[in-house]
Amino acid sequence: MKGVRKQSTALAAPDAVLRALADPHRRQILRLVQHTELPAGRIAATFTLTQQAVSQHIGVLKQAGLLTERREGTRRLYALHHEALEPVREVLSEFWPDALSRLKKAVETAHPRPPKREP
Amino acid sequence: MKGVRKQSTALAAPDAVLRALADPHRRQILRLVQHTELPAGRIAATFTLTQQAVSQHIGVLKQAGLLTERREGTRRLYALHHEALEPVREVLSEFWPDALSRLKKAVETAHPRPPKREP
DNA sequence: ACCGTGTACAAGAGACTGCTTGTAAATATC
DNA sequence: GATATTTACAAGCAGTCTCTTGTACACGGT
Repeated sequence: MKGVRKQSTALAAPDAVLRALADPHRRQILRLVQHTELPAGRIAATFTLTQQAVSQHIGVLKQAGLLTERREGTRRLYALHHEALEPVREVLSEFWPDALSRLKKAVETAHPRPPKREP
Repeated sequence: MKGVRKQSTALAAPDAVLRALADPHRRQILRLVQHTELPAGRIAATFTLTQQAVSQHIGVLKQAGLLTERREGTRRLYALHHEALEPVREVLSEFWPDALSRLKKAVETAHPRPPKREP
């Protein structure tokens, strides 16, 4: 068994992540950096907002754990840190009586071992 | 509610749902009505907030489409409308396409449910 | 050292949020 | 009709959010 360790305490509360995502500008930023990392300036250039405003949005996303930052010279390169979306997945699976989450619950309460495996 | 959206544009669907969910009191309300419908008074009775404050939270959730309302005499019965979580699923699958398969993996390994703490 | 570029920090304006108290509307009961 | 119950509406206050302008800091090139 692999020890999968969660450091959820280091991650932001669900509030921070959900609120960070509840803004179209910020979702657009995440869209820009979800596949490539980008310097703040190039992100800001795609908006009609000022550079400072975009920097502040980046700050919110960073604080929610949704962005990783890498410094390269004077530039700061940002990329999506998708694992920070974990609280969103939790909220979704808690409130959506999906087939999948029902299955999960059934497995937890009934069998310690999976009945199926992939061919 | 007092903040009527007069001058700003109406909240887009993902915004309203994500913002509604970004509050612990409101998530608690959803938790209460996710399996049974409840009258507003019984919901309010579980909080230390005033009845009016809870009514306002209910209004936010209702406007986000997360609650259905059914009138029975003087009571109003609320229940979770889980399909309103669709925008959340979209956000999750856009930024973390692997999230659902990870949930499946969690099922297969019989991962125990993490403890949840809310105020 | 100087200057230009890239970026964040600082402070303030205006709108919004979440809460409170006060009140009104709708339904039920007498 | 009168009264109680249940709930939402209204207004106001303090704190927070998003944006702006102005500025400072860090690095790289000349």
